[in-house]
Amino acid sequence: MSTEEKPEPAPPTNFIREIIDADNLSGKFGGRVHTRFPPEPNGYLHIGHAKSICLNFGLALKYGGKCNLRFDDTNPAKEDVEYVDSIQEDVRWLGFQWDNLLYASDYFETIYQYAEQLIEKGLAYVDSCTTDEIRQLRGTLTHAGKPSPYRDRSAAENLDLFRRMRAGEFPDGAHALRAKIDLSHANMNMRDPLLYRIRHAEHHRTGNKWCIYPLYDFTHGYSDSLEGVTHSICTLEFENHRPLYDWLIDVLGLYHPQQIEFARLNLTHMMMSKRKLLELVETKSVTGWDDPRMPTIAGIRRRGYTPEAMRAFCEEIGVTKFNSLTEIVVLENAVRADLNKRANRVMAVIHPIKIVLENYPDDQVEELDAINNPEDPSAGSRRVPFSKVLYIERDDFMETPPKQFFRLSPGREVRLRWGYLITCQSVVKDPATGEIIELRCTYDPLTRGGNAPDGRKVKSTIHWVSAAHAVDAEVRLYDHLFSIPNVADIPEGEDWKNYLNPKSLVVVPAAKLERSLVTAQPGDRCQFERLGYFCVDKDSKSDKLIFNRTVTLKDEWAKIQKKQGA
RNA sequence: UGCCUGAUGGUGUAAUGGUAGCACGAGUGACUCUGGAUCACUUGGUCGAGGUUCGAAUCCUCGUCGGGCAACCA
Repeated sequence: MSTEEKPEPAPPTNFIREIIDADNLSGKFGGRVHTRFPPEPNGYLHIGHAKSICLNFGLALKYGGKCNLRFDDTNPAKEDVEYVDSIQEDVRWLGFQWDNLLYASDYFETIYQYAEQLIEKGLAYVDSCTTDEIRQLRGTLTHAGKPSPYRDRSAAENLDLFRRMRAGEFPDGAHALRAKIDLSHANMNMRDPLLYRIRHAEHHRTGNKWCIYPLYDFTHGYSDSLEGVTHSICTLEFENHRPLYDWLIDVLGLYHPQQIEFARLNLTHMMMSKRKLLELVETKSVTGWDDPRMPTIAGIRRRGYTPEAMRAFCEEIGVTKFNSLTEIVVLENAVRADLNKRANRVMAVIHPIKIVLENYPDDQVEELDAINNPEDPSAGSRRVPFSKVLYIERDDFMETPPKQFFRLSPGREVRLRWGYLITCQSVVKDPATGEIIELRCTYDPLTRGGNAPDGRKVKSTIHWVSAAHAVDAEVRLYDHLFSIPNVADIPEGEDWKNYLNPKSLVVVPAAKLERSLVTAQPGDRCQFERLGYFCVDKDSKSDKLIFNRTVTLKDEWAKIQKKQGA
């Protein structure tokens, strides 16, 4: 240790770790840390869930504790095994392994017994009001509720009714079990909350064994308690439920986990509502749950994001109780940072324009050395074919360039990456439309590899592909799903789908790729030099390659253009 | 009109009564065979008003503003 060394940066912390540290110090849970990730299998997981997953599993890892994956499957009407499967895949993909794979439905019998105990203690009753009546009697935010006419049934009558509910004697909605707490409680959740409802529905795990199902509040805390969870971490909207969570556990004298709430993730140009995501899928606004524009984990995986980048992102954004809106560039930056280190560079021309090297021998082909990843010497190098007719990016040429544009233009010399220095001699246009269809250039034979023996410099290096050797591929250019930053700003009553970005997907049917890409396999990631990071789509075939743009590279020129336009 | 909860640069997040720091963004420059990467520097903040204290982002009081809550959803 030298005195010159900078002081160690403080380890990143958050209020939940502080609570755990304090609990460990006081011995509240005997030094144990046990968390759980409790998704309802009613949709695909999204980036917001990734935050929760990283938090819960990360805490267990950090403290040498445990983390369960528990499906909160108490509503058979909305749930499905498709979701159960996708959720497990997503958690694994993120790099986490649960200690126990559990289902709230595993506890249905135990929880049912708890309900009977509550009835026997006079703390729960069967209400035979309709949904409307219950709503009426519950009162409002500012006015106390009134007791149901069935509130004072005897324990024996309640027990009899409840058992007959379970036995299937009643149709849906005929009765419901309610906790007997306080109809004038300031917290609406404490105004005799419903505990069980009758649902003659087949459950994806328990089949037709049950026709009554417990509600979230009645199930969740008991599940935590049964599993020995220490810190039950959930999002802010459950804050008002904590008194009920505590009450239900305490009246039965059960082991009491601590519920802690944190703010869910919001991202600009994104939307995290499961319901609306489902709507996008059902209205075919996107191709499915794993459409690369979706904020789902399946979507961003298909888009080419890495689990490492996702975990780094979740670490980066922190955990608080503040309702925040994180800029999407933070996410994009995380994947750039990761891929910059590991993605091999290749050359691909997305919007090609043909150039002909007038002084290059007609049938000559050279194999030029190209480094695969300047950030990683161990990635080695490859050979790329060079010939008389090439494609370059249309944007890399301007006939009348503005001051700050230093790519190709008439009379100007630029470097072809790993190739030669070339100079544009003339422009060939379609006489009918005036459109530029070809550039006539000359190359300097002395500059093979990209350096001039006389030491002269060029301002720009551009990418290219040999026309004769090019591989065609479909390239899907993705952009933000929403055109506005804050989806929450959309006025109530207005159709939020009007704010979808019409250019969130631009398909380029025939981009020109360098030869080495013919063998690209689904899932492969690479950087198209100067354009961005791309990955091979799962639908890609050897005779029809498909690439997804994960994220563009930072683009200084685009920034300059934007400034000039403004 | 009730209850719960929150407020630190443009954004996100540290500080636990003792120099307001970090990351991203933005700006400037260096370097560069990717207008990438990297490096350096700069910019800019404690919601308001009182109070306690030698000292307050932090504690107290009163405001202001934001979020959540009235499914037999989770």
